[in-house]
Amino acid sequence: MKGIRQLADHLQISIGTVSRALNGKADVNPETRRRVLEAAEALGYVPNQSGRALRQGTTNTVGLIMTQGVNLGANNDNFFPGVIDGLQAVLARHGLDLVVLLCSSGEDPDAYLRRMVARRIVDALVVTATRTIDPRLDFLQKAGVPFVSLGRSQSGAGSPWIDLDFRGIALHSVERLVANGHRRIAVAAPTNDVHLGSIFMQGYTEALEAHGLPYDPEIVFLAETSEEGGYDVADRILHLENRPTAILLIAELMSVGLYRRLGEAGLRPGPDLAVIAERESPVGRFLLPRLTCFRVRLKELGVQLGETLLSTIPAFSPLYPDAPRRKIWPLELVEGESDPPISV
Amino acid sequence: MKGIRQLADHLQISIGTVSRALNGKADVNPETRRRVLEAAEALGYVPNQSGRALRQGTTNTVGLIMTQGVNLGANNDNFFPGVIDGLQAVLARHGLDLVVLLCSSGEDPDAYLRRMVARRIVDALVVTATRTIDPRLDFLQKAGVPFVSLGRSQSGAGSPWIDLDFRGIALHSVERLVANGHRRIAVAAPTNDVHLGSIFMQGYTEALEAHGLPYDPEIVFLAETSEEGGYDVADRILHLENRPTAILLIAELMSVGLYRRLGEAGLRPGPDLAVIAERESPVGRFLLPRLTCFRVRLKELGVQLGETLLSTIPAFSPLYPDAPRRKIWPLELVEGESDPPISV
DNA sequence: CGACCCTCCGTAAACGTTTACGACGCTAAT
DNA sequence: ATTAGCGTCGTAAACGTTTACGGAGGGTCG
Repeated sequence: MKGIRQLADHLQISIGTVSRALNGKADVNPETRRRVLEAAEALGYVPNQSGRALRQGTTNTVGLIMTQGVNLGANNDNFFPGVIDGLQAVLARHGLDLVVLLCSSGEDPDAYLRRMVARRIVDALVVTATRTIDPRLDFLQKAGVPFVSLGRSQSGAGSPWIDLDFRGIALHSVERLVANGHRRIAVAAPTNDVHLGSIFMQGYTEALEAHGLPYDPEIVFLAETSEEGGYDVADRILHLENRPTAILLIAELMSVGLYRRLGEAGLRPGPDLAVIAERESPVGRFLLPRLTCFRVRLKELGVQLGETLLSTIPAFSPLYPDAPRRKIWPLELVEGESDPPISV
Repeated sequence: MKGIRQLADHLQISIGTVSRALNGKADVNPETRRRVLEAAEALGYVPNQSGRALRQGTTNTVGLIMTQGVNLGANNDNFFPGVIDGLQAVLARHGLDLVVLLCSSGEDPDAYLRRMVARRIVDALVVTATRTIDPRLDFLQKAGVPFVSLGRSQSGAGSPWIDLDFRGIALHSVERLVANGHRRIAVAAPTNDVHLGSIFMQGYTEALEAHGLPYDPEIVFLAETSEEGGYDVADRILHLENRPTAILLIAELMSVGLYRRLGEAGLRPGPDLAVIAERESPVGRFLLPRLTCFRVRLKELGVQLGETLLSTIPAFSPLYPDAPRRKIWPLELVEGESDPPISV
């Protein structure tokens, strides 16, 4: 099956009619349409994407852009599969396909994005690993490419985003720990400039203030959001004169390293150092003691991203009149045993 | 910048010359080429991928096709980021871009692949989550789409693949455990039909035979390749009369659940049950005791996949004359403390 | 000096599709 | 009987690029 031409010849009608029949245009006889669809199915005809894209300037493809090695460690856990599942579900409703574009670790994310946009391989983008200052958003705005970013930014003024409520979980975590008697609460946040980090820290300091607790730089740890980073943090805590009784981890992977380091020192996570982490993961669930953490409804988040994205694409926006342009995505507490009341 | 036409007008030369200059054809004056490249850079011109693809029937894009929820749990760890990094490095040499195509959990992988191929959105494919019987490979062969699969299969006779040496690690593991005094060695393999599972089991039984050990179905566990699965396996072991002294896990994520269940029962991984798992992961490295496991050189694997794939594409095959058409990819032992000599 | 070759460039066709436009046959209204 | 309108369809242009072909100009050689 070469193309629409062969299909038309086989049916003894013109290619124009075949095209209209396949694309659900109004001015085609129902009987003719039936024949066309039938023949297309039988001969296994599928429109050539390049031809279609060239003609109508649209690719029917949206891209999810990721950056190797960033994403708050979210590349390493099962964050994206869930989100993508939800996203695809929405896109599939409109015959849109998703491709994920992975900026390799060696390449500049901004240049990569520009290249992909210029190639016109996608109609719209979901951008992740959003930075506090992120030229990509400004570029997309100027280029007129519809997009939604996962994570807010100072760039791309007015552009749509969905962001995880890291301020909320910081507040909630401190609240919970304080209620359990903790008064010296550490925090570990990332060294890179992913915006979530600063929002998380902001929530943390706000919460301290609300409870009249002092902000002590000694127990604010910059660390990699990985197992290794958690190990380092624990190690630094062990060397402290005045140790915290609890710690907030911005990435649950850190808990694995932290647990290990505590174990090496003969200390028990939980009783000896309360731990709360973002976000729920299979690993955390099977740590001993089970990790107290926050859950993200991943698939629903993907759906939300999809709907917000579609609402910014002219062709689809009427279908999603009340999709929020921006949204802070809530997380749910999952109680474990890693943050028991303080034992004096 | 609309297209090559504007660029040509701006330079006061014909579009043909511009195109030839940009594509590095021979018959163009070096000076002219310089001017063209300069102007293209200055005006931010990038060829429209659709036009190019339509004309030359090629997209300069290769796809990596994955299936949600399969892949031996490899979606959940950082297996693919590493592989993709290597793959992209190879493809980038030839101006090829990579897109990853994720078959959502609700869709039939075979239908998804056919759809993607028909759309002609990619020139070639890397197929993952290969099944023992995998219609996708036969389809790709018939369709004449170059591909390489990660994982061998009974389908796609003669088609190229790279596969992890799961037989080898099973042999090596049993060897090592026997040398440490173990004679009752359990194994946990997946319930789904990813081909690696059966190869792993084959190596396991071979190794038992080689050491004159009996094959006992009671200690051959079918399980999910996840933390949950590992937990289940440990639970089943605890209910056994005649417990094994060691276990091989096909996925290192299982070790997390297994460690937990043992911990709950007051048993120590290692001394009470030796554990060896495939494959190295940051989590395993920070478990206590540190997991003995096997390492895959991910980036190199990606490079290998790329070169083998390119060698099957007519346009590039001369450049990779001695890329292996098939290869069993070696793994390296990473010694931990989870498989100490047996303590009687 | 003519024949030839080489270098460089312009012209135009082709890729597969969508779609604006108009044509045709028919019915209904004037 | 003419016309208007409707439903259906064919025709051809257009999308942006690559590339086969040929032509102009200049140099070389017999």
